[in-house]
Amino acid sequence: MNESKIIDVAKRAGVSAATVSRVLNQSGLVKEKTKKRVQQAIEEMNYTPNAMAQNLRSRKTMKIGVVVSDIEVSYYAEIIKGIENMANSLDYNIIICDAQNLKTREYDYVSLLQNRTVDGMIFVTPLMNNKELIALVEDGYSIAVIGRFIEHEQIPCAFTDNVKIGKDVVDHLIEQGHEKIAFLSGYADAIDSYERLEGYMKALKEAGMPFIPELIDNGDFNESGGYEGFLRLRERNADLTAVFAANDEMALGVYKACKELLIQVPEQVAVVGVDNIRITRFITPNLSTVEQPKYAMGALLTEKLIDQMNGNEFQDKRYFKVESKLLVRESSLFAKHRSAEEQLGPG
Amino acid sequence: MNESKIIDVAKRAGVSAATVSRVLNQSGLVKEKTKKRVQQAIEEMNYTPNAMAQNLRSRKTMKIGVVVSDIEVSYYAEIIKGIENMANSLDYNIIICDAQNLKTREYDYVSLLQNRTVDGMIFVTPLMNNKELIALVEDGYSIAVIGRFIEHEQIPCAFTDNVKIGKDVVDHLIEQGHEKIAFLSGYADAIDSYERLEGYMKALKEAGMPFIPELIDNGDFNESGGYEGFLRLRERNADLTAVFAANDEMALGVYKACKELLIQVPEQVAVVGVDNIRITRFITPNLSTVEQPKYAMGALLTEKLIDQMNGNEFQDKRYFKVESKLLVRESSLFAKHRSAEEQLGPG
DNA sequence: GTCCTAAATGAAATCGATATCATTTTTAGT
DNA sequence: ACTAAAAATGATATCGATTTCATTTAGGAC
Repeated sequence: MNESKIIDVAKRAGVSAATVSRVLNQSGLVKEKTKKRVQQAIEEMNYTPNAMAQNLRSRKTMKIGVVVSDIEVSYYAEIIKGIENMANSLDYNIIICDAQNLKTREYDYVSLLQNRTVDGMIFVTPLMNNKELIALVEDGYSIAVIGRFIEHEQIPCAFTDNVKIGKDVVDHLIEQGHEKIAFLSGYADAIDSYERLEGYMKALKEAGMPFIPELIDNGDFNESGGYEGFLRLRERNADLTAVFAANDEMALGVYKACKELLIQVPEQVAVVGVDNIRITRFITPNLSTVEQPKYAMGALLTEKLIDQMNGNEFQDKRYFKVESKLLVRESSLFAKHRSAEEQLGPG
Repeated sequence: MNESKIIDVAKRAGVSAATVSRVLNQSGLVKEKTKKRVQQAIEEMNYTPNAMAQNLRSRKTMKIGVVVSDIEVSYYAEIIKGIENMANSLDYNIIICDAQNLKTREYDYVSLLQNRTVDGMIFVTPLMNNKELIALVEDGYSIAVIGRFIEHEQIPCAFTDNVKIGKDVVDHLIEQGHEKIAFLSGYADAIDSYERLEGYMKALKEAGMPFIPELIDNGDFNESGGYEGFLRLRERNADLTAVFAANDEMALGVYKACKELLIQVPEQVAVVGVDNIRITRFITPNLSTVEQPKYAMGALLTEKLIDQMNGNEFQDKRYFKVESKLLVRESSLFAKHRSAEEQLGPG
């Protein structure tokens, strides 16, 4: 155990604590000979500075909280990887806050900001709304948001062009000859859902196809929501031939419902999701989906947040619209052609 | 922002900092009237105690580090959920340390123990070996280990009976009529692998079947390791009809290899994994696997670790052999009978 | 050797909360 | 009303590292 403190090291080296600190932090001037002595004492005592004391003194914890709505969803896992790697490389650690799909838990975690356990927080969740997030910065805390655009000068955010995602998916489905295309939104009030719906409508309009409200329903971004949502959609529209789910988790729910109803995917109903979670490449038929640069968003926003925390102005800009890419796989192709890209699993 | 400190609250309430502290912690006696005044001041100033100062003073951080070898693997995600829920309920937060399959990163994270950023650490990884873990406790740190047995009085650990897992799986495969059953181990030196191999051999012996060394190979617990391992096995044993992979990730790699080699699962080669990760229920054919009480292990060990950190003796015992359960699904059943349990995805 | 400046070092305050110990106030008993 | 005991409160040291400011030492010029 590292029980020795700076003063112990100082005594052993025959200097004051201040000098040891100078050696540790390479601040101030220290004679080469003294430095050697101190370094040797540190070595011999196996001394490591106490981070809590440093935190208190510096008023920094070098920790970032990361709030995700469900850590089990691999979509988040990859973002987290991006966050953690960037954070670590800038000497920060991350505290993962798994809200387990409960908004109340997200509120609980905000206390980590308030009691200064973390220097800043990254929100990767559809639960907490914009107003609540803005209230946090107005209160003086540093935060960043991944997955949506948020209108506030001090909040760095990264998000994809959701309208484009909706448009791309529906364009593709129309091209495949579908005429009754359902849209399964996430939370009705989630911006992602709303914008993807916008893209959906835009695609229909450009194709000169009618917008049928009955073809719209919403889930909760989870598998069960997708399952139930599809059952409702199907009940109202026995003739639907394609479903655009606002994320892959819900698409999995659609698969489950189809299996139960003995509906063939994609022969009878085509399915497209969003996020490109890992399962999509393993499930049969492979799920068509939309890839977003998850890792990159995580890394980028972490950098921005740390910039922000250190009081630096945003050098270029504070928000980032990232590129998304439609991945056409088996679930939306009647003829089962496959390119290498769409084979089972990566190497 | 919460900029006010205890002394500011004290001034506003017309008392000393000590009294405010007493109100906050319900320690010591405070007159009801004073208490009200202090509480009002706290309310008005929106005061929250600074956790860093509390940490320094109490020599506790109320944080637990959780080292996992790869956060993206859902096997770990569920354990983490168990850990986090138990930790939160005991007022601890967790710092997730994703080693990203690099042993060096695990070493890096040990510094969080040394610099007292965390009070204790839970290791859920096959990378760090027993000797290294024991060295940590010998150094005075509190740790717990999930996924293996470790012989040290002060290390709580949870693990499954790996011999039984191996036995159960191979018994099942033998019962299905297989005679050339390959075993794809994880890291050759990982205890899990070794014990599962033991179970494998035990099953063969009891069935009066020969042990053929060529049928053993090892991967790295990852998909790619499973893929490559199977290719080697197959090369040596063109007649193998079943593969027991030491975990599901590797089984996924076996699937990939089979797909490429146009080998039918389970008709030509049966596959069984271990862990029951989420994908197993979505992939076709559903993967037979072994369920372990992941969430429960996480929660239990967290409780034990916190006990240990607080200097309490282990009330019952320090190590826990948990029950595992073989889940027979499509990948190891030639005739595709299915029970409800084995259908696609849970509700 | 003396003096002056620059380099090297140390003493002490600080970060913010808490616990100990001392002091003041209240209560109860006579 | 007086005293003893109990209750309430405050002053202060502490946790461990850092930083400012003061002081000492070293180095160079003369």
